[in-house]
Amino acid sequence: MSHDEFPTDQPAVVTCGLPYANGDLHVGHLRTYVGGDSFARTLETLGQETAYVSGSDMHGTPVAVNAEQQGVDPEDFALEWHEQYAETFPKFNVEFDNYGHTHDETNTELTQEIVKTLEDEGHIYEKEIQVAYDPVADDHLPDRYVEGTCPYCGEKARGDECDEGCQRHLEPGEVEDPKSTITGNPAEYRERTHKFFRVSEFSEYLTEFLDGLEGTSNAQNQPRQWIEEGLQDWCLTRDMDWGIDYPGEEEEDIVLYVWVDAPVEYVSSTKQYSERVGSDEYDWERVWKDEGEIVHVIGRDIIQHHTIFWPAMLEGANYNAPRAVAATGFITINGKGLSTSRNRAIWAKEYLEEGFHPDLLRYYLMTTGGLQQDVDFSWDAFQEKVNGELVGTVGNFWYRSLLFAYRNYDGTPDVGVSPDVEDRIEGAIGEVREAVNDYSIRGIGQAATRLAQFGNEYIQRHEPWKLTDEEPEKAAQVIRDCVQIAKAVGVLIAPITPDKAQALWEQLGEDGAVENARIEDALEAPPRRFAEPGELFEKIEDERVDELNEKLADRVAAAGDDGDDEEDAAEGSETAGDTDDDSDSDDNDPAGDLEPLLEDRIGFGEFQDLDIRVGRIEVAEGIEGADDLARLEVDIGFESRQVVAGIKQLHDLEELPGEKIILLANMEPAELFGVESNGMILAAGDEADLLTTHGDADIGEKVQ
RNA sequence: AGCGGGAUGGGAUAGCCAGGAGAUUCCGGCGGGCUCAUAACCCGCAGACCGGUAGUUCAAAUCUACCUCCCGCUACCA
Repeated sequence: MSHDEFPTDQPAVVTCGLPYANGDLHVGHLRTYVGGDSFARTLETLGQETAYVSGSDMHGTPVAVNAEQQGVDPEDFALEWHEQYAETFPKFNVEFDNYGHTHDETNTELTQEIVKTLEDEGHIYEKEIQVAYDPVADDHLPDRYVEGTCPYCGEKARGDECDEGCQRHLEPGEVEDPKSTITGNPAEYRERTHKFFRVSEFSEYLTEFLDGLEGTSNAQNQPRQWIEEGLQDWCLTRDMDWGIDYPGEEEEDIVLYVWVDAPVEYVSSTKQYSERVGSDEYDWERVWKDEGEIVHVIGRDIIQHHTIFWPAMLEGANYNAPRAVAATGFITINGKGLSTSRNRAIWAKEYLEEGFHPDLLRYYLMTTGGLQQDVDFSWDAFQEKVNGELVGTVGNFWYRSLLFAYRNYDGTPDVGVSPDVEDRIEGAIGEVREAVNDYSIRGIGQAATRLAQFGNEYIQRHEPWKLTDEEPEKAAQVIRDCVQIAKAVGVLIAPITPDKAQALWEQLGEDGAVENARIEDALEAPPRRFAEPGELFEKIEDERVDELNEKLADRVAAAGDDGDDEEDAAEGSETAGDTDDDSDSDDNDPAGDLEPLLEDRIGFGEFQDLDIRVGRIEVAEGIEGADDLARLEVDIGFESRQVVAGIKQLHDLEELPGEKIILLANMEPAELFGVESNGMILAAGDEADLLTTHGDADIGEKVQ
């Protein structure tokens, strides 16, 4: 099936993957939510009736586990995060029509109703399965409460997913040698009755569904693969008490799996919106059950749920199928993966505290790289984008046009717009339409920026400042055209930089809000008179960028220290030697890569705390599943130590046995890839040049 | 190792899914112009064997196969 182009006559709903109520928001989240927001806003300017909804994901084992660890109620724990999210999004002009959460009444009821329907339609069956159970703590252990060995590949695996090995989704009872992640107790399997959803019966439907699915290509290719490999039925229930009760079994100690009620929140949130504004204004049932355009914007890690499980649920419960799934790529920071634990991230809160306008980040995130592309964030690139495009192109054009118009005509000159300028604006509108139908937010921004660029060219080519005296009519015409272009740029860019567009709107003397404007308004004349304009964008100075880079580097370095220092040390100097402002000078530059000497001196006593020994490698073998790690057995005289070192790629492991090496022996034990490490091999540099002795020091001798 | 993404002028990117004149845009470099405007803006120039190999084709950056190299994920982190 194919879809009509946006805008259509049907109401649309744009949803964003639910943020998990478990931690602070950062620039990676924002990319998805701003993306959905911009897309929804653009649909509205095109005249499409649109609701933009999302909500917090409150359930699931991580919330339960974290709450438990902090000794608080999971509901309170999750609600706290929920409230923070609800406050943060508007600060980035991410304006949901409704933002709910999965634990509220609407969602509880609707989820149960949908499950009930699935049951009535015969899509659910009961099955006795083996569930991990901690006999000491007298607790059932769903999902991540249990870990063990993957039955498929033999790697260490979590209860619900073979995360380190073959990546397979594991059904309850599959993981072997289970033990509790909470108590560490070995778990036993007990027979329990659980509910299963016949996803396997939807293979054909889903194949067809995928054929008509729009959005980003990554959301279409991967699921096809999964279907070909054969779909498994999903276990819908879990033995725990944090979650939504299975309908009709409230008294049982069983709740619905978090991925059942999470996507239902899309519907619930729409429903709440509908109930607030009235169904005349927006009818959630029409959208979800009849003929709406459903667009899911998600992070690419949850493609499976949105292209397999969720559409099957919708179909099974007689709901409408999604029109599109747009999966965003990930964000890297200065070329490296965003890592919340290492604090290598740009936090939402932090960005605002730095005093930058949210629209700047929105513009950066939306116009740097395509939606499904991984995008790098760096303050340098941010500066370049802002100074070059927003200040130089858009802001400058707005300001020079309006200022000229204000000074010479007190506003918009009283003539019509030239036909070719009108054509150019229409062309830009066409680009926006095309971009929307391609799910290309960047295309929307580019259409606007390019139009501003055209405006700059236009004004320069016609040099109205030369014409005011000699050919006043011509001058008026040029300025009239420029004012129109300026307004059009404002209308087109409003979905991406709503505040800034609104400011322009007001400078033009327009009433109301630019977000209520239609795209055709780009061609409507602004009011005859307007006041003196001001500059809407400010340059970011180099010093500011240096400062921000330093802050980030310091933070990452600080977090890196107590993280996985063993691995870092073994790998060489992966940490931060930064502060270089251009940060791009990585490759083949050994001399420039040396870490700076530490300023702090230590005493002899502190040195003596390090028990460094001469050892001999007895066994060296790669650790399966790890790129760099090798397991070594090292003889240090008294005993043989098992050590994990990041040298798999850097040395020929077969030649290592027999080598004399230097070992930091009183390193606290660590577990890497499931292998315990009891010491640290000393090595120099990125290539892990192993240290040894030159004389005949005995094995086990202390280095001092 | 598995999975995902990528390899295009100095840097960053588009095009590639619907193959056709040696290819986009931005930053930077060089030269020039202009001054209404935020040391801006405009014009022009230099510069690329489109990662490698083989294949399909009249024709490939664009399709197929294999390979190399980068990057991310594999702590619910979008």
